[in-house]
Amino acid sequence: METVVIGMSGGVDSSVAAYLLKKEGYNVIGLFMRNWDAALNNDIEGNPTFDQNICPQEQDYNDALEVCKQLDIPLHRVDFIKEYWDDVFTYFLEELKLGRTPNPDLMCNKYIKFDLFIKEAKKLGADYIATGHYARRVGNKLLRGLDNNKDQTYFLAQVNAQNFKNVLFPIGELQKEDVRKIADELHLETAHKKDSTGICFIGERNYQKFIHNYLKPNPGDIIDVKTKKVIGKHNGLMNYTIGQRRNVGISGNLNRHYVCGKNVKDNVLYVAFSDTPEYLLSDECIISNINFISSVHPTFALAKFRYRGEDHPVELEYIDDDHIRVKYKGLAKAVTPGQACVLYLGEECIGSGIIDKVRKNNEDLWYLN
RNA sequence: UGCCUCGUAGCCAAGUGGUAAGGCAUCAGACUUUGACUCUGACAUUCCGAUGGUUCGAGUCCAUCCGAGGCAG
Repeated sequence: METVVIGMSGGVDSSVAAYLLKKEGYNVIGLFMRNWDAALNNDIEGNPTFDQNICPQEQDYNDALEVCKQLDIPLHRVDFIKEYWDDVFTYFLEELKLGRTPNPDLMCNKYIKFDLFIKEAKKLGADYIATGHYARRVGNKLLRGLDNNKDQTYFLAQVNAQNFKNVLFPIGELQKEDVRKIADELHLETAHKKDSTGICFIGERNYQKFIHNYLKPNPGDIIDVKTKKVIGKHNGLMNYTIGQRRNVGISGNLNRHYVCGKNVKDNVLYVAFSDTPEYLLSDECIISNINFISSVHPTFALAKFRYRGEDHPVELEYIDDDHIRVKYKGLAKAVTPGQACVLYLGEECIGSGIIDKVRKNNEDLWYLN
């Protein structure tokens, strides 16, 4: 009998995934990861549950334990707190200091879930590992989850191709509502548990307060990108992302305003009003940290610049080993340095890069770093 | 000092005698394994700078005062 070690998060997706594997006849072993310790990591300001007796992760563990009991599978537990800090969170903070918008969850998958976790699973005798991601493996290909609304390949696109070997995504063929239905029929503890959001393993936070635990705010001017006039004060560039509207803190205007750029050197935040939307648009970007999951390196593909963003038809120009020029003739809104540009060929996720430069009309946007 | 204009919620701003539009911001919720974006809802009913007055009725008219700005000097 083949052994599968499945990452149990304490949510409904991994619960149902574990059940499906069991039903298929695998020897299923659960493995719960703990990667964030609020006290150890000084996660105090903006943490809604810091003072409570039972923290959300402990609750998640208890839920995972209960589900495993219901499914009659063992549950192991492993801590990657130091590794998460070193490989994911440090990267996250360094990117923020550069004025970029990192996506820690891609790094979490790259370094933790699909690396350290695999090594740990092998110690437990795993022939395969599995997770509750909405994604599919067909042959050597990584395909989008069949539920278009829940597809999570975006978060998997920085994982090394070889690390997908022997990986199973049991719920990748299912719709979310079917997953809920299965859990409900089995009376699983997690059947009606709300989907988790927020940074993976850290959870929902007041973002600004959370960041202020680690980075000192450095206030500066907010400038109207069109008139170049100072129209307000920002409280630290790391608190803003491109395309952001809320929590910018300027008022009294006829139109909505959006963050369209920043300059770390001058500590300036640029804002565009909705009557000049062109400042949010670009027609190409340069990506680096290239990771190909597929062996195919096409000239034309689809690109997703943000999780749950739309697919943009793009043309790829391979500059060198680690840089690709991504040209999108249709113009894209709020393409943001630090975010992942994930490439698809139809249903197949072929790889990704991290957005470095954003350009329009063959020039870098002057107001974007 | 004389004349003129203006003073409406955190900000901007409609309203010119009949019982307080709208926008921005903010807050709450939905959506969401990244900070969004988007959507939904709430948001001046002791009140329209203050105090008096005219009127059946005033943010809207009158008087005085306070405050902001402009022109004249």
